[in-house]
Amino acid sequence: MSQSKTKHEQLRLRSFDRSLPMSLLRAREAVMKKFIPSLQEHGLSTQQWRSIRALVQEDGLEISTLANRCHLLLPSMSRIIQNLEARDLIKRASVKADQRRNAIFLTDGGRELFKAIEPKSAERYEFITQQFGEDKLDQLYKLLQDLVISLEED
Amino acid sequence: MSQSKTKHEQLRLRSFDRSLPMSLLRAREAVMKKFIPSLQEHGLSTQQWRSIRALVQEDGLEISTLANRCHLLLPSMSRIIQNLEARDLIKRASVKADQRRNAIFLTDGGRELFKAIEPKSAERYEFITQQFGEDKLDQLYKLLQDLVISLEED
DNA sequence: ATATTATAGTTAACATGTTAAGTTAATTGC
DNA sequence: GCAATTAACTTAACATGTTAACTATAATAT
Repeated sequence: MSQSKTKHEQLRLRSFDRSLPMSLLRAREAVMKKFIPSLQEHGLSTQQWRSIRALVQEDGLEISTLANRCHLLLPSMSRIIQNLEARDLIKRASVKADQRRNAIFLTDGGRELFKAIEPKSAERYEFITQQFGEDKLDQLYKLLQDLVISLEED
Repeated sequence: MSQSKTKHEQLRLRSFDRSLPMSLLRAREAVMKKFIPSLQEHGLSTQQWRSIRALVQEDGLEISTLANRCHLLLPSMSRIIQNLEARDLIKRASVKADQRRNAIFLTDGGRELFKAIEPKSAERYEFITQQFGEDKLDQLYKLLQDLVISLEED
C-alpha cells in the first residue's frame, strides 16, 4: 500500500495502468461497489435491477427488447428472467400472435421492491453527481459514447 | 436498429442510458471486442494476457502482487495461474523463506506467445489512439481515474 | 513455548459475459 | 403446400467478478 517505489518502477506501473479495458473495469467496479449496497441488501445485481427499472418504465416487454434496453446479451437476460421469475418479481405471458415470444410483466411484489429501492438509488446517483461534478459526468458520458462509436465504425 | 422512435421514447431511452455501470461496461466491451481478436486466436482472455504482460515486465512475482498489478482479485488470479500453468505458459516455484508464497515465472512457451501477440496488440492500441484521438484518450483516462478517486473517498 | 492472529493462497457458490449449439415456432421461396 | 431459412429463446460450456469459507504457514503476544 505505502511501499516506496523507485522512479523506474513508477514508470513501469504507469505504463501498465494505461489499459483501457482495465481502467473501464475499475471505474465500473468503483461505481458499483460504493453506490449500490442497497441492491445487495435485496439480493439484486445491477443487471437485475436494471431489468426491473426497464419494466417499470414499460411493462410487458419481450425478452429481446429488454435485453437491448438493458444492454445485455440474450443469454444473460434469459437467465435473469428465470431468476426473477423464480423469486416472483416478474411473470411471463406468451404472446398469442407469436408463440416464440414472451411478454414480461412485473408482479406486485416486483413493483413493491422497486418502490423500496428506488429512492436510495436516486439519492446515490445524485451523490455521485455532486461528488464528481455534473460537467465532468457529462464529459465522461460523452467520451464513453464517442469511444464506442469510434470503435464501432471499423 | 433503424426503427423510428417517438420523441417520448427517445427521452425515456436517453434517461435509461444514463447509467454509469452500463456505459462503462459497454465501452469496455466495445474496446475488447474490436481490438483484441488476436488474443482470441490464441485462446487468451484479456486478463490472462495482462497477467503475461505483467510477468514480461517483471518475472517471478508472487500471486498477490500479480493480482494487484493486474487489478484482479486474488481468486481470479488464482484461477488464471492454474489455467496458464496447465497450458505450460507459466510455472510456479514456492518461496523458500515463506512456504505460503509462490513465485510465478514465464516459461519459454509463455515468452514465445507474448512475442507472437505483442506486435499486434501494440498496433491495435495505436489504432485506437489514432481513431479516437490522443487528447480524448488522455481525457478519458483522467476522468476515469478521477471518478475512482472521488468514489473511494467516501 | 503456546495460543492467537494475520497472511497467502485455494476452493466454493452464484451471477454474469461470451460464443456456440439446440429448440420451437414463424416466414420465405419455389 | 412443403422445404429451407430465419427468429426468439434456451442451454451449455468456460472464464471472470465477488464474497465467504477454508487451509496452511508465519508472525505476535502474553
